[in-house]
Amino acid sequence: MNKIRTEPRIEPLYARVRAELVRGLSSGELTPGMALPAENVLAREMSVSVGTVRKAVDSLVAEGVLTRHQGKGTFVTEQTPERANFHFFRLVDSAGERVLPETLREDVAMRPAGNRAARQLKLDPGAPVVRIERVRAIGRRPSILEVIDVPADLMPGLETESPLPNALYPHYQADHGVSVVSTEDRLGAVAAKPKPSKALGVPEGTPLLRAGRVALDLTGNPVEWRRSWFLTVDLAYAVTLG
Amino acid sequence: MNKIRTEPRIEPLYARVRAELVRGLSSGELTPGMALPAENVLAREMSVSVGTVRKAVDSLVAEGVLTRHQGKGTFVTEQTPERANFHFFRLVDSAGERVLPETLREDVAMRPAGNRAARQLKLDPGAPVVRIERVRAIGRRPSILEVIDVPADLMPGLETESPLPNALYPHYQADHGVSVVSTEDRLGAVAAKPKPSKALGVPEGTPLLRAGRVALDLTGNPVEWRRSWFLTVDLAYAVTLG
DNA sequence: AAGTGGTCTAGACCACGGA
DNA sequence: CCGTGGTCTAGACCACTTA
Repeated sequence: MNKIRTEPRIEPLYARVRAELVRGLSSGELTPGMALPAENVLAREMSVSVGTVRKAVDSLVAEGVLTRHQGKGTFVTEQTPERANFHFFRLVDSAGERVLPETLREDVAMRPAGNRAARQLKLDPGAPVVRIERVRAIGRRPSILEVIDVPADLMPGLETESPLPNALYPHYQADHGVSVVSTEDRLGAVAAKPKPSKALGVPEGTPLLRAGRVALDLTGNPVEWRRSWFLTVDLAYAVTLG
Repeated sequence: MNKIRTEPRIEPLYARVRAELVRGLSSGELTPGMALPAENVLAREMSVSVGTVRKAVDSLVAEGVLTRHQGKGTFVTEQTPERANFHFFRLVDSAGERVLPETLREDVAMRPAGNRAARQLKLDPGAPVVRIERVRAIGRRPSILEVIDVPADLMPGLETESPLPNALYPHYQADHGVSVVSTEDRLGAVAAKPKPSKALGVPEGTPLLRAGRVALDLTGNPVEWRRSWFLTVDLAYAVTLG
């Protein structure tokens, strides 16, 4: 079979199929929740075998961008609050059970990006960002302070959308077509400064878990810079490495 | 092709191939660094097609247990200090560069498992464990206190092997045939109590990043319970979710 | 029954590494 | 040169969903 060579390939065929799918995903042709064409249809359209399509789809399924349902089809993964919370915010209580924070206070405003924000978000210093500050609670106890910067150009109108839903990533996706697919965190312990101390209602100097996070979309583009302070009293940040 | 059905399958064939490989890995037939039989050989031996073998091998490669080298073969992944440090201990400095801690002080002794250790390691309370206490430094500054419990039965003689090498997981594998393939961490911030305070040379109450970790082998069996206290001054714990 | 993804096969050729 | 993994094909049947 396939004894005819057309031209030497540099890049595997499935990579080209994958790139084509990624193109559709970032261009908005394929929107969250939508079913992809059947694998044999894609194969015919792109003049490749089904196995090659499967390999391309496999890689996107592994990254969580697509979801297969046997007998039904392959769908663009929808960022549900459940998925966002369990995948990107793995907070557990002392018994190891996952917990969901809820927002207590929120402040949203437009401002120019600071130097650090600009570097993390790959923006020019002074470019407009939307800053979201939230205090979140586990049970009734204020436990998390979040300061979030988002490029204003990426999500126009975000600054007018307060109050924002509890889980931001599904909102980014549903209302602005921005899908977070990976995050990079840096964790450390700090003594509470005045602002986190007031926000969480604990004495200054209280040890807090501090996280700096950059969230990336499918193309590796930074879409959010977030600094969080966690009061890890009846709360822990869970990480699995494999 | 393959029009003859022998008997209904419940479990996919590649899962049986994978299970067979896992058996070889945990039984010691396949040891770290060793080359597997070629894929077509495995396929013939197990009376399956090469594609099926590939699918089984793929999954173990994805888990980091096997490593492919085109033109050379497939090998059982060797836990090098580099790999262990970069994969399971992602510590970075303020510039984001990875850093390697070195051991300053070490204490190794046999003792009965406490209740928490027994639960985490799935042992009977009082079963013998080897406890390793280490103070580790970044640069010249004492930055990490580690208290590690390992089931004594799993690694006989470990208590006599002090001083232990800097990276423990390669040692577990090379000298005791125990391969760590995944870890589960719980992170929080605490105020330094007397012991960590003395070990790290900081005042009591200094905020420390505290990590509790269980390390698991290929079969999900716990092989180590570790509590660490990090002085995150010029040090951060990096996490990538995707 | 028709359509989807899931598994499996047999065999081709390509790219790399080492004798 | 040969053996290894890497890519790709064409087509079969299975398992699940929906109508």
